Amino acid sequence: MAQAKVGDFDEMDLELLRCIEADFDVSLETLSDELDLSKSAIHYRLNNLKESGVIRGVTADLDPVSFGLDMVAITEVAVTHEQGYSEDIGTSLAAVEGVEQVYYTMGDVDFVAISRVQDRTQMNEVIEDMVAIDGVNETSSRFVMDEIKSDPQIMPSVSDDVEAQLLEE
Amino acid sequence: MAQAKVGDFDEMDLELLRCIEADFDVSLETLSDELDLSKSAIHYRLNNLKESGVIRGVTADLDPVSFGLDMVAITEVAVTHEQGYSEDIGTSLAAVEGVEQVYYTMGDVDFVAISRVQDRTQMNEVIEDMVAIDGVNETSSRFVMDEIKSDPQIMPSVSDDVEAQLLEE
DNA sequence: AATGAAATCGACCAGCA
DNA sequence: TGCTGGTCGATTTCATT
Repeated sequence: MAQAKVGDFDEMDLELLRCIEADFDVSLETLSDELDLSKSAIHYRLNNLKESGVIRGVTADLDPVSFGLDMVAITEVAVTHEQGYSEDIGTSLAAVEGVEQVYYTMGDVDFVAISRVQDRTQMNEVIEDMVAIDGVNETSSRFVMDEIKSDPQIMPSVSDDVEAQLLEE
Repeated sequence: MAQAKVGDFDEMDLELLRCIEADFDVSLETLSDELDLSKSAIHYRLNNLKESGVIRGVTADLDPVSFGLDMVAITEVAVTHEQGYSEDIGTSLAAVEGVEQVYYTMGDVDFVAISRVQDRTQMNEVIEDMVAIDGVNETSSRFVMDEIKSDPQIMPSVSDDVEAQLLEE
């Protein structure tokens, strides 16, 4: 099946995706009732969406607090500008234990990393590991006091004008 | 069943969680083979982990690029300090269409938001919506050129010293 | 692209260590 | 509490439209 590209859905696909993004732990029957489609049809569409890469996977959403991982920090990382190494540095940052997200950004800061650990000792280790990476110049961290919204979801961002652009192709 | 708290796992639980966090689209039989446990036992443990809240849910991981959502920005939001409204402001930020993550942080910046849209027009709308929120003082955005690591996962952060603290209780 | 029937797999229960 | 084995119901697959 073809790779994922923009605009390969109909309204039914979008509704189906909206149902399952937040909770895939539902029976085909529930979806069947909700969308007025036979169970087989739901299954058929789900398969297509998986094979086309729209559904990248099915994952378990774990509670960090159950593991004592309740300390989060956002770290800005500036690198020395000998161009070309940036990708490697990003990969190294992502490999540091406790680092959950890494973004390469425009501007003077270069990288933003979000990490999650159990306590200050581990947070210090994370930052030390970052500073130890070849090419890292400076870091600046802020503690997160409240995660108002994490677990990024796509479908809430797909609405109105976004959907319009998707369906008109 | 009791609520999630730290330290309610054994090594088998941790291995099981490591298997399913990245890919829950596997059969019980595969897990059974991998962990040398009967299918019923796997099912039993999965149920416990769900009921105790360690597994918060099962979600479909969608590819943003398939929806044309390939523009990401990190926005720092400073608020006017009339104390008490901060939670509301955070909720309002999270409700803006296109905003995926919102963190309330220590320091002079107050909030960090990560948003994902299709194009610059939509990005402008997001930022306008943020500025329009009562109590928001100033915003500063950077474009993300590369998402080196997103889709935060917990289990990679649970290792060595973290696991040690979990199992010794 | 969707259906219905047949084969396969997962959910649940009673009982056991 | 943690696990087993078996039963029933759900899901996957496939021939057909």
